[in-house]
Amino acid sequence: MGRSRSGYDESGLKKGPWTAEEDRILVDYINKNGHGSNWRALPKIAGLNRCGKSCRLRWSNYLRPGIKRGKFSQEEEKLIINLHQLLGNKWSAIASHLPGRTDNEIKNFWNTNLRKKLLRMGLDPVTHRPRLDHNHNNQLQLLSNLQHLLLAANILNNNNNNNNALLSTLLINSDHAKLQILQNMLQILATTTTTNNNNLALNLEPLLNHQQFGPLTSSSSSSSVPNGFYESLGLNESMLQNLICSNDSFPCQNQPNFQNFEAPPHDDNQHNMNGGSCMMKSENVNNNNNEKVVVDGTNSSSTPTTPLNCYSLPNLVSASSPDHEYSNKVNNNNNNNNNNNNNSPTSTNNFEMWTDFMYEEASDAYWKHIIDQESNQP
DNA sequence: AAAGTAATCAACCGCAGCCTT
DNA sequence: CAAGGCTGCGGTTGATTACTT
Repeated sequence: MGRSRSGYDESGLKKGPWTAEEDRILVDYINKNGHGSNWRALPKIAGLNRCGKSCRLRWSNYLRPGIKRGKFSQEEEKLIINLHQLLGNKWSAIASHLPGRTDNEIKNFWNTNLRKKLLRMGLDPVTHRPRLDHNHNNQLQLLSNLQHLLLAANILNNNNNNNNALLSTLLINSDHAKLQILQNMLQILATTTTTNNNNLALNLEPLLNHQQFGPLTSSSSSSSVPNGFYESLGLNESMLQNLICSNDSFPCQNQPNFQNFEAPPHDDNQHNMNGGSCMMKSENVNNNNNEKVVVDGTNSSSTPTTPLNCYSLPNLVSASSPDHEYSNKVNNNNNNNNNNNNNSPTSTNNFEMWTDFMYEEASDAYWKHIIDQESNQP
């Protein structure tokens, strides 16, 4: 603090906001003589008690002809976002694509509007990818629901019921992401509890490959779970649906056969992890001069439908596999993914998001911490 | 209407890189 | 090649304005 905003600096040069008279002097001088390449000398010659730097800034950000002022249009907004995704905080480079807009104006607009907008959308304004903390919150919500699921599984186990039937039904109707979370939790439970929980450490992979189960509903005739079964465990339909579908980061795949599944069109207002990434890449933007701007590094001449692999996830981890196996799988998948870069850029983005998240947060310690947090809540 | 708070944006600061000597 | 000056850029500040309580 303490920097004086108006008045004079130590050498007697004026600082702070420019007066109309100062503007007039500067404009008159430059109109007659140009600013040349020596801003330092300009104010003395022009009769301004300002430093050259201040004159240059005033001219380039405010007085220069052709400067467009006022609200940014939707097109400009989109262009700035896409260019920022491509260029980062290179405000002058971004400004060069928006005729009449200054880097300072764009920077201000970004910091006061667009940055917040991206944050509201759950996107990191730096990377334009879904925020980790945002995902983290979703995961915590998911895990909160998982508590109920684990309780149910435990009851089933104690009652010597057909727990596979329940788990199968649940698992078939969820996606690999949630299953991975569940599997990690089960793995931890199996290794951290001394009670008879061995059966909890299920290897779920065979169940995942089993795609004959019906939709998740206790009353479904195709379900292997009898009517009222979930309810008897204190699990209602919405709770289960919440568990499986509440995280809008992942599409709910109720269809056992999703070979031809296509992602739904994305809603800009949707706080959707995948949606954000898929949405951003296909935007093809033209600026006011009809200048084509490549903003996504991909061939934007066509707009293909997003295939299911937009949501592709790594292979499952065996419940008995140690951490290094998991890491290898993640790394292998990363490698495979890199090889497929040209074919499926959207898949790449989502895959990276996923592996980033899992790689950083899938350690046993992480899950133990989460479980502890959950169990300590009143 | 007044006070408090948030948003906006012009302007400043400091640094990096280029240019000149 | 080194040193100093200049410019451009990005980050930050704080005065002003708008909005809310």
